Amino acid sequence: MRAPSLRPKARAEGWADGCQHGLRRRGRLLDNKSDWTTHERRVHFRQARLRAGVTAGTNAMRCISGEIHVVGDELNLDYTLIPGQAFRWFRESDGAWVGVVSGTIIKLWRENGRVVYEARGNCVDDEFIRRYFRLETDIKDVYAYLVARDERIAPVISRFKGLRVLGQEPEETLMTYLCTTANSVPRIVRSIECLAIRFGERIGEFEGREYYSFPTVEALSRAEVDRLCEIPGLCFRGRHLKAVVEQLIERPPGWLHSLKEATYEEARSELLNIRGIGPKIADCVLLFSLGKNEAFPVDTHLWNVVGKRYLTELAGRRLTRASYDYVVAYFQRLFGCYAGWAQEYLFYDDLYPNGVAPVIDRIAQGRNSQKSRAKRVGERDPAKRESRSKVMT
DNA sequence: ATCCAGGTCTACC
DNA sequence: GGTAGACATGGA
Repeated sequence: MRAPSLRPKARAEGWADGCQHGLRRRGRLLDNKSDWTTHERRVHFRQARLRAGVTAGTNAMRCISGEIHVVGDELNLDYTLIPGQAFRWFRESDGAWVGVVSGTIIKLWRENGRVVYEARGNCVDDEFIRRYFRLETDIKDVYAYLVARDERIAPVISRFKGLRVLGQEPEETLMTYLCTTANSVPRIVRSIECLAIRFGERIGEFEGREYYSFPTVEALSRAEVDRLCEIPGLCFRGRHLKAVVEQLIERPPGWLHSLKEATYEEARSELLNIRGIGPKIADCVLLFSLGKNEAFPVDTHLWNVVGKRYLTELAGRRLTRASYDYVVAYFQRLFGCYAGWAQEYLFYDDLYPNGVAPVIDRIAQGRNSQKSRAKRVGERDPAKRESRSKVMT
């Protein structure tokens, strides 16, 4: 049986950055992966993983690839990776997604009932991808659970079928959502990208673009608050970010991760003890990175939906702490232990009312915006300034 | 010109 | 406990 070929682009580019390992069949070198059988590809991927484990510390980016069987409706990459939950993915013109997760550049796409991925950087394997997309959760069970509780959610689910709640890195999720305060999605994307360029680590170049890891809590706690506030699109949010990372750094290492083991109520209470984290950001961290499916973030979009479709008596009212708590309690009663998944569908329905995920080239947008800002205020392009300073140090 | 964007904190009633 | 205003900026 012949292996289904990889997409032409991936095939043409082969294995860059020290990952060029051909495969021999009866002594003949087969360097074109489309010539490999499924078994040969599996063997190659396994060997690539082993190589990755022993090449740590070399300059070459480690390179892993693999594939996971996922039936169609269980995962829609376009809905799941469009800015809204995570903000560091961008979609290529051929439909593949490229993003940075845990300091690793990951490219993935759907192909014949599978998710195929390539990763450059730290070790990433099938299990890592499964955890990120939380594939242990059967989305059909979630749909059945939610629709049985309130069938008004059914048409919303059908518009965004395959949208999954992700399992992201808690620290990155917290810092990211601190940047979303009273901000618009395109500007959030830009500010996150710029934050990574200024305070993250350069991972390397992949298919013509530079990639940077999301900054660590330590890196941000060392940053001057003024430098944070001057990130395009960050502004006053930089002060919240700085205040929160200073409180995080005082806690034991792994403190945020450890909240995964706590109950929803305990974890939420712990987060709310940090000055700068309010109920909305706490609920986002709980839902998108701590696996608390009942967490129900209420933002301006959700508040719109609430007034229009669920609690019409609240239409036109202002969102206060009291009404926030009231709405959360209402939806947790309505949608039970998967309230957060319902929230995500309702949120997308308001943010992307056509049921279509728009194509946004985030990195190009970010670079353009930085250049245009630099031009306006007579500065050097921040991305260039950063790359220069890195060269000099 | 005016409003608003994945909020939170503070000062005041 | 409830609410208005401040915080910055740029796109619609």
